[in-house]
Amino acid sequence: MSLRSQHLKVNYAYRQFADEIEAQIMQGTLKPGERLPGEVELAQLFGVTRSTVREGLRQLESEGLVHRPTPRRLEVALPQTDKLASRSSRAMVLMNVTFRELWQVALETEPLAAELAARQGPPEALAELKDIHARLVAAKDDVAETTRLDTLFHTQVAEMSQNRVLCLVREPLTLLLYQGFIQITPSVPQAIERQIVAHSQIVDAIEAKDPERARNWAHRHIQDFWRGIQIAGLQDEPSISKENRMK
Amino acid sequence: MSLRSQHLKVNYAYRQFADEIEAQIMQGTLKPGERLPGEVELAQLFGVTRSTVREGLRQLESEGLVHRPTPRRLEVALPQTDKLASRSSRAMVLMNVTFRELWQVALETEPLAAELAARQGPPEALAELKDIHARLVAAKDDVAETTRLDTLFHTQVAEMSQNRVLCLVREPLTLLLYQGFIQITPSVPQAIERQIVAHSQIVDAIEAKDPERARNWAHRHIQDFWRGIQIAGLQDEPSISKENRMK
DNA sequence: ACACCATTAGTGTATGACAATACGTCACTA
DNA sequence: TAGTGACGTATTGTCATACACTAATGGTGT
Repeated sequence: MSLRSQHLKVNYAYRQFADEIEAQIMQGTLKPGERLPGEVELAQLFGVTRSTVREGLRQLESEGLVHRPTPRRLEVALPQTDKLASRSSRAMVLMNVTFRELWQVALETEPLAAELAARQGPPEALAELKDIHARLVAAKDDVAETTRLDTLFHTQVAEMSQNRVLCLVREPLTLLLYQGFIQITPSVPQAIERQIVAHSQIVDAIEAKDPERARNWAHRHIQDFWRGIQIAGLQDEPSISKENRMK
Repeated sequence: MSLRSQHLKVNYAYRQFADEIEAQIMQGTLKPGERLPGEVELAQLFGVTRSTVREGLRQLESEGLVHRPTPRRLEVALPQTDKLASRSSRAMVLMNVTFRELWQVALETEPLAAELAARQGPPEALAELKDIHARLVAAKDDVAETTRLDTLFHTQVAEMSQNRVLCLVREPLTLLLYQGFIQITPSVPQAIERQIVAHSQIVDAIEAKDPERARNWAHRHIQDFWRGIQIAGLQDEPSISKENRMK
């Protein structure tokens, strides 16, 4: 038989409340930054208890639709990129995605980011990119710091692309991928050197507003990364091993 | 002065509770599918009230880390792709991302998906893809249904890629992008025709296990989509207008 | 005008209660 | 024996109420 079925869910009060607020946000009735009434007032507005309101608020909160800048102030919020990214990363970790999967996608996103950054990156952002690069060069010996700055470098490039979708999409992925750098450097000590060269080229290309060169170098850079992963034998390893998760 | 500061957040009990559960899940102590105790038991285990536990659970729930298959059963869960996707889509809508931004990224992801699908797509999935395509051809006159099946088609291709990162990454994006199809068909009636041709070619290429051809046609297909967007003058329009959101 | 203090309001948490209902058990029937 | 039905129980969703703590408010004195 091919009977489709699913538990029909009763509409719980806290869910209805959350849905209503969400709808009003999506529809524009409530605008980001706007202040919401206190819990008691919300409770009587919707004709439920404060506990119920609170459960709904907790959900909206962790969905990033509302937040409390200060404990007493509750306002409508724009979901933050980093929040969403860490959410996705977590999912990827739980799914045990492999370096291969991460890399295949990064091989498309990173060159695109570089290309767009070269095409339309704002000058102020370029300065910051250079700064990050300089710090990366300086941190040569500290692998952890190098990794952090590497991730930051690519994020900065992505932001220069002025494409928010791209930023949103690649962030969780790279959080995990570049983490792998720590694991490959022991086997591939020259990786740091090559990384610096590639980054320099990317910076140059962006400064010269040469999209094609930027794209090519980014592509080469990521491809190079793959070689590192291969040498370290991590291709089909889950991106984060149990031990690392422990931290 | 450049003193950085932020309200240091007290560790609220419900948050500590949620964090603890989350940590145990990430660390593998709690495995997906495993059953959790009831609320009362959790409450006394953690030495807090049931209300507190419930608030924490609401958060974990909307983060996709736990869920209730039936109202009485609470278990550890794997975050679901579609949940995450709709979360991201929502964020994109709120950010008013433009079709240009969506398209630029899709132009990278969709060809990759097609290529990988051709390279390593499992045969059963191919059958389903063909089925979707057939239904799409049949639905020629129903624009809404066409749009739905179009999205589904691309999702299926992505799933055939066997790359979960790619699936996760492209889903939210395409949810919005292909939605645009509804808006462009009035201006570009021949779009449906061209779409069917492209899809056929993609199916063929996948069946023939010809990655390059699959990639090329996917690329052409998305590029074609852009022409439609241009003709409809939507390039820099937010992907979903206020009116559409209303629904 | 400014610093200080008291008042107030709102949040986080706790206690306790109750209706609705999913689940397990057990007897009953075919 | 397997399936059905009834029943008791445990658990959830919701409610009401209370209290400590603290951020915001406003007034007071200098």
